Amino acid sequence: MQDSKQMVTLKNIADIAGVSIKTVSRVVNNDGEVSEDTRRRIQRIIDDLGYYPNTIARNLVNGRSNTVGLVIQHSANYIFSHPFFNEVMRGIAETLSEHNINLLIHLANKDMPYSHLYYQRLVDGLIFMSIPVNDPNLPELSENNFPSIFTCRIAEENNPTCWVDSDFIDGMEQAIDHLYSLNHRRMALLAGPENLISVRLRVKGYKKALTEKGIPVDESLIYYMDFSSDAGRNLALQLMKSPNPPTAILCGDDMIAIGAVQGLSEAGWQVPQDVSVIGFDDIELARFSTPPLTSVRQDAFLKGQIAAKTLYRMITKEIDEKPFQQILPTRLIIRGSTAVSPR
Amino acid sequence: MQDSKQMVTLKNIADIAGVSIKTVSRVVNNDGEVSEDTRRRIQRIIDDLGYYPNTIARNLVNGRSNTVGLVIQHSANYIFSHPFFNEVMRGIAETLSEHNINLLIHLANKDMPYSHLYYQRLVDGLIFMSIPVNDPNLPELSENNFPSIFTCRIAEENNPTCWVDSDFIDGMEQAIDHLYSLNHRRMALLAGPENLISVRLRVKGYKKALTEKGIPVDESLIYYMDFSSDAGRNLALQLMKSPNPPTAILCGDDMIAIGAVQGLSEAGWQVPQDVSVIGFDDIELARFSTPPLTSVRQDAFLKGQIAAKTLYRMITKEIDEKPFQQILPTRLIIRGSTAVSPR
DNA sequence: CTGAAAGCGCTAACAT
DNA sequence: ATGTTAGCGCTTTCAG
Repeated sequence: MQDSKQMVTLKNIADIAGVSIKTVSRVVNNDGEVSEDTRRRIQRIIDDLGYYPNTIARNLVNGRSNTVGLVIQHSANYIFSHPFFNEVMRGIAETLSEHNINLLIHLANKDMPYSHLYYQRLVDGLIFMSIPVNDPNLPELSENNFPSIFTCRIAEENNPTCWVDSDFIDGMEQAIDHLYSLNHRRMALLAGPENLISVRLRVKGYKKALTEKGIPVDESLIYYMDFSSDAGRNLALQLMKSPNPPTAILCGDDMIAIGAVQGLSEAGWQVPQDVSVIGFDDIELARFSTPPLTSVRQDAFLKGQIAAKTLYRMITKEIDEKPFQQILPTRLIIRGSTAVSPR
Repeated sequence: MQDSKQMVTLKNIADIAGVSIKTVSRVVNNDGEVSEDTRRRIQRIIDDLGYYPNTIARNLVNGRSNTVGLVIQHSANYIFSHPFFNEVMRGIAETLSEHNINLLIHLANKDMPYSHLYYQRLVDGLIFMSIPVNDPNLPELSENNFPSIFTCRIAEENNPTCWVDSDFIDGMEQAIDHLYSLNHRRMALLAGPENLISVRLRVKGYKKALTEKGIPVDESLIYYMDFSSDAGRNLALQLMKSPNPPTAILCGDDMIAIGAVQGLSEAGWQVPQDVSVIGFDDIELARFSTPPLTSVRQDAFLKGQIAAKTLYRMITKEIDEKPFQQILPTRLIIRGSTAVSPR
């Protein structure tokens, strides 16, 4: 920085133009009346010298940073590796970019907890992507009335945070409706990590749909596990080796489903002839797996978009109704991994 | 912001403690001698009031922002959707986080060209992820001696920019060695977009390896195209329908390869019995496609790490040898999409 | 229409 | 060991 071309300041321009700083400021910001003559003259000097306002100085005065922070749990490397979250990020990045708001990525860690981002006035608002339930920093946020929004619910019931999230319950019901219409009656669920609200909601939807159809819930068919293909593979095989195997396996995400399909195929089961498998998210990979995966689609990009747009409006005070909470529809995409029940 | 708890400043602390601003500053920054007594007293007030230094003000004085910008071509949505680039981003984000440097994502667009980021002193350095050759803003960077680095080469031959990139030539040679040892003699190349240096290097490696093996280069076997599965599917089929089809198809990335495999399978060709297919990048999807894809692995995470680490050192003046240029090794991962040539 | 002065919160000399 | 002063580059009253 120190080495690069010396910064041009308002004062430089003012001196050369023989006017006051304020007049230059007026033409830069297109604010206040300036005679057409001086405006043109000053604009020329600005162009010649390649003047750009120093945003840092501006921010200091305005008390705003024009930046939004995206907080990601450091431990959650998988966010960057997971196509679903990448789509959310893209939605956020593109939306903010349209408003000329900067996006600051912050991997939460001990040294530098995310609360510093706003105490230090580095950001005007925060988007949270993967924060554990009961994060100790969370209460401060609402107390301080700091603009912030989550791309996932952090509690099952009422709480004052703002969030956008998908309709997991309905998604699960759609999946089960589909399987039911294919005569499946014994359906297992490889749900995902138990400590995620979204996983609990999937389970809730699963139970609700079964109950509505008069199918008793068999807890031994519900498994909690990582969102990983390995876990999917192992548990799918375990299920099929049990005395009374299911005819269909619902999965909490597509990675689990793909692992399950692969494991089953290798062990000699045919998908979907012997077992049907349904994924969740509908990531790109779903289309390309063999057979193409039936999956419940979440609109990840939209989720990011809405989070960013809402936060923007909170920052600019367009809306104030805390808590803003929105549920996005999910939709079953039927492909080749589901078929009529073999039994 | 305006609504949130009023900011606590150095002056507030100083007033309460009955000392000067500078003394408070000393204890905050752990710099200069302060009597143990006053230090403790001041620290208490700091803790009680929840004081945090205003980074913006600090940055204004220091002329540094503690932030690095990551510039992404706006048109290149596919960067966010492409698992390969996401890994690069993760490498960057984690490395900067370790140094407590902020990462600012910037989607380049007309309204706000990336050059503003440094003219406005918003960032201390820039990482470029996907910038077209001949970008008009590029020359300014080197002229101004602004710390910056690319995660890809932007010119085939000598130029003064800093970059980290993979060894595409060697990767291609490994792929061809492998195919050659399986008796393939007629190998096509679905290269990728012609305007990318990395694609040109792949072609170069392809030609070099063939030539070294005494196989004449047949230009009609080289295709340029998008990095997309659809393009892969279409061109693979076109190749196989030609009078003298290849026995193997090399692909510029895994998406092309996966599209090719899928298209071929649907048209009744067996991979690898009838045709071998090799991808490039070795994204996660490669392992999960059917058959598992043989692919040339690039270490995306490492690429991001090195870019970030190097930029950090440039910013802190640890290194000055411009241009820093590093080539990362690639490695062929052999899986099930390659086999002995049918002819 | 234009300008002077004050101050955003902090750091860096240079006192004391 | 502590305080004073002068900015960083900009915006914002308030005056001309």
